[in-house]
Amino acid sequence: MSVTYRYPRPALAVDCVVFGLDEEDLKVLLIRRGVDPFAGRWALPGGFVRLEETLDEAARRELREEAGIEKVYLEQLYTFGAVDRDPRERVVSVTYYALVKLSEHRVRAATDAREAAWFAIDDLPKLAFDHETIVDKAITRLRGKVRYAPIGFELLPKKFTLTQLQRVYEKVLGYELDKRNFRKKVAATGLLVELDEVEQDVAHRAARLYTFDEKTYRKLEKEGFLFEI
Amino acid sequence: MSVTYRYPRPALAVDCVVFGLDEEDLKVLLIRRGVDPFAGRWALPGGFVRLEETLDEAARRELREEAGIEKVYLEQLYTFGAVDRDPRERVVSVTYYALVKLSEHRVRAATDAREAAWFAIDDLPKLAFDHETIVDKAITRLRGKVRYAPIGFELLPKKFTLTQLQRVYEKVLGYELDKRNFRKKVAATGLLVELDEVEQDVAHRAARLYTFDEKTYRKLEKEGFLFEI
DNA sequence: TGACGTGGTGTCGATTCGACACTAAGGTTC
DNA sequence: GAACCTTAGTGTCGAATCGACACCACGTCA
Repeated sequence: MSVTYRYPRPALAVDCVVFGLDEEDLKVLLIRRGVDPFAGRWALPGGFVRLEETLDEAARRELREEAGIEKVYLEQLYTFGAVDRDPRERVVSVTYYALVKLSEHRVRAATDAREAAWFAIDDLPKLAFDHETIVDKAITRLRGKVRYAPIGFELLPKKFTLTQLQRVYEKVLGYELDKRNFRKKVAATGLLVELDEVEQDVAHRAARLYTFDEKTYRKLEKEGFLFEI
Repeated sequence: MSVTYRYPRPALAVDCVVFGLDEEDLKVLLIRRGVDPFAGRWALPGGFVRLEETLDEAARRELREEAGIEKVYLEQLYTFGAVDRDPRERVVSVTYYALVKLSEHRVRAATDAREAAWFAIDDLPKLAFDHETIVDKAITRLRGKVRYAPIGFELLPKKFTLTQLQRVYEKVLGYELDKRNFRKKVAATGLLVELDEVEQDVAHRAARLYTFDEKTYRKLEKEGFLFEI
């Protein structure tokens, strides 16, 4: 079962930078490689694109197969095509970044006999291939995009407190924000709905829960509205 | 001369959306296809990626071969991978957009026996493949990027008047700007240098020429400075 | 019941923003 | 050369936005 083509062509892969936020840090999901090249090294989840699937489908399939992750925010990042980025042969990689709700996606560890783990973005191990470059690009993109698109919510559970939301922005952007100004701004978007609920099981005054009004946002977006924080 | 692989793989192409600005409009460069599929239709310049070249190199090569265009601003746009986007077989296309100084790049017409022409972006003919989608995406990206990156200059000659620069922004963004406010803003960037020259051969008061201080910009950029209009 | 920890709220000065109209200069025409 | 045509070039002011900043509220726990 092999195929023959008139001209040589690169192999085509997808790789995913999966971001998650826990109590401490913004983290990236890595998989430990079992085989050469780079056996034992940590790498991004990914694999080769099949003929009958789109690139997005390939990315989602790899996330499912390698990390048990489904139904996440996924967006194409960049396509890397240096000639020697894979020592075996020419491989072009279409990369994606994904945002997952870590609280709901306690990742399946050691799936398929492969080891998977989360690493804080400023404490990454040495990565296989050019995956460090890819992670850098993903962080830059995430930082840029979080300012003018409502993707911060993808890192939180459906119901969240304003303090949690502020933490998302602070961890992603890498600097602290003023609480009152932050609350003013998110309130000004008009896209947070205040719930009749407060958080549970905390050893202090419980904070009000909010949820993101995605329906209204989609409407406004079509009318040219720009979300900005 | 053919090759055999263990598993099937998509063909990999690059396609370029080349923008140019003339006296009237923002335009896109198209090539008329000579062969099926879509023979006779207009399409983006592009072609297949060779094993020994990077994606950027492939894009530049195609621009050179198909339109005689060299040394332009070029940036990767998106990778399109719908399964049936090419009726012949699975082709994944890494797309780029380019900005050219139309005044200096009077495009080589009918090169390689191929017909090439500029079309105003809101008067495009029907395009081959999914190239309309690609052009749409390129316009969206250009509109977003021109606001916070100094790429407008790429559409103008080295020396330009402030009115010309304003026209670039107006044509790209699709709406008019206030002359005084615009001049205040560009002056505030501190990145335009006033030359001791005025434009020539105009039938009215000649405007002062300016040039973009790219060196200073590169320095500031590294320090985290954000260009904004 | 008091201490602790986080939740939640408003003001003010500085800055930025957008709206807005006239004179200057150079070439063309009669 | 006078009138005219066309584009160049320039400043103000009110509105909106921004960032800096501090205290009381509420629930838990000892």
